[in-house]
Amino acid sequence: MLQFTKRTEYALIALVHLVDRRGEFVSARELADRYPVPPRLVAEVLKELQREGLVDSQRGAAGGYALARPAADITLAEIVTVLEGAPLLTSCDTGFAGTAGSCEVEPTCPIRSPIHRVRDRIRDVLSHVTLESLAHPNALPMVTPTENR
Amino acid sequence: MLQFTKRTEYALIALVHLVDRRGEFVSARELADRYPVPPRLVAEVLKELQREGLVDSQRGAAGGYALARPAADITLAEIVTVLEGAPLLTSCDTGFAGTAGSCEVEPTCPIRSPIHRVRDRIRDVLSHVTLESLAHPNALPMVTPTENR
DNA sequence: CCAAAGGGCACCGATTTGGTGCTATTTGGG
DNA sequence: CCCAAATAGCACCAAATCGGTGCCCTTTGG
Ligand code: SF4
Ligand code: SF4
Repeated sequence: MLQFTKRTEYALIALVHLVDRRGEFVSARELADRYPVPPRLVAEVLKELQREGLVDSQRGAAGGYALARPAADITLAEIVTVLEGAPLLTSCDTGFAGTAGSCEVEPTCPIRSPIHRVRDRIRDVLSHVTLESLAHPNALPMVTPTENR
Repeated sequence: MLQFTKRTEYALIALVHLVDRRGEFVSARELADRYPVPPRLVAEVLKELQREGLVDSQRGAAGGYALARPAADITLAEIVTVLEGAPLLTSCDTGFAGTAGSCEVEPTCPIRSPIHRVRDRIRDVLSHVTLESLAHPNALPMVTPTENR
């Protein structure tokens, strides 16, 4: 459906919030208090981000989550890949590795190659959006590669 | 899930095939014979494309479908919009019209604006891929606006 | 007049998505 | 020393979406 899942959006909200608390450990509860999001779901998403190494976690009373790396080094492409999996646009050939194409059309598919080119372009867009640029949109000019119209 | 639906893929396969038959009316059956796709589904998709004015249809014995406009004037963005709806990336503010944001977070959402910028970039990518460029990938250099890496 | 084709629309099973329940473990502070 | 707060893990469910069919009607060329 060419749309982010709510999980991804919640992750982005949480991660952007973490950018402001550089280094500090922020609890899932604090996030749920600040934004009208389902507390448990945000917690679940943060756990997943921890498992994948995007954030560090500290347990116990004063625990919480913090970015595992500088905000400028974490890309939107990476976040999406962690939460929704790599395959973009088509179900064949994820482009990264594994999950061999289970599509019946693949051998004679006339759009596979061109669509994959489009997919790569979209991945490029997502790869050039960093957490830093999401948190402070006005800071960087966002590279502005497309010069259309 | 940031992935096209099968309906969209079948539409693209069909439309690309229509490009080669410039002007001729091609039946859904012919398409299903040529590619291993569910005949009925392809037919259903073509009907939808007809309703939205992307293809012309002719009924009766020698009937079928043909492109309603030059292949160079039909963009991937348009096709996707017809089959999957306009909203891209987020569920708030489709960016085109209507469907007022039903998201609870919207008033205080910190990622809405930046994400919409990304969404617009992706729409740009899809808007610059024409049916012509999908059918004959080597003909045009595909504009190549992004000059990364 | 009939077979081949499209038009309309409802419907179903499988998958995905959004969200919750429950329990265990860690840990700082009173 | 113990409890409240917090993460870790994992199962589970309801709703939405998606892939695909069934059924019947209308058009039209041979
Ligand atoms: S092979 Fe063609 S139809 Fe099958 S998933 Fe890839 S692009 Fe889509
Ligand atoms: S308001 Fe924020 S959370 Fe809600 S849909 Fe838009 S971007 Fe996503």
